[in-house]
Amino acid sequence: MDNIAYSELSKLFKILGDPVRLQIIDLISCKEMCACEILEFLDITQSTLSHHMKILKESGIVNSRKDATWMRYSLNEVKSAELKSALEKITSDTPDCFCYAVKKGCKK
Amino acid sequence: MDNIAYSELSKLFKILGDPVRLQIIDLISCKEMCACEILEFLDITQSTLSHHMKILKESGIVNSRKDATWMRYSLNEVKSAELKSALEKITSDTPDCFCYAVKKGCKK
DNA sequence: GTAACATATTCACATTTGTCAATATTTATG
DNA sequence: CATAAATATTGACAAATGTGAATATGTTAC
Repeated sequence: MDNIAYSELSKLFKILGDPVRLQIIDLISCKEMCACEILEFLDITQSTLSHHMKILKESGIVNSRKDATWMRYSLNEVKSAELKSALEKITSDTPDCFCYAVKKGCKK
Repeated sequence: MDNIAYSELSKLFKILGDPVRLQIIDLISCKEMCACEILEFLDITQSTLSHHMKILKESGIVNSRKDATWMRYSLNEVKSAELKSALEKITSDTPDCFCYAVKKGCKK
């Protein structure tokens, strides 16, 4: 496997590597929420939330749409499925290959 | 949900948030490998690899055993399964709850 | 015991990250 | 237009992170 795939995937995991962002994903996986609504569940300032939402949005894991003064956020189900699929591939020894490395006895 | 769970889980994702560690996991998911064997696939120094292996080991995602001069590494299947399960819970709106937050219309 | 090999540790450093205060921008409402 | 509300941006900073060079430790083979 070329390292580009690892690099791309690691960026997504890095984004999940923060407790605040993890909670945000957990929250919006249930229903679309606006920033001020999300903020009520968190112990951070508005600017910090805005910063996290930008990161989540840019990674593609979160959808956003503007609705008057509100920004409505929801989980991107496609990206989320891709992520889970990639994690499955990387942690299992299956012919459904993620790793290109030629290793003796490896079914990948 | 108390924030301890998010914190714990985010630490695991942070560990996957590095392309080198991701490739290491990919490699050892096929078979147990020693450090020098892993090193052949990577473009990093031995001390950097040792540093990454320590992180992976301490997180619990990787098993290690000493065999003479070699350290043999393999994927911890239990921890790996736990991680995938947690990701599934956090990204889906199911009664199999990860999030304690009370949200109207949320099945969690 | 000495040489060779595998791995770990220490040190240093540049880069990235998460946070908040302050301020700006955008939009609806009176 | 003036005010209020929701969100975004800028600037600053401490903390964490990934890396390699140099060195140390542990183990096998001769």
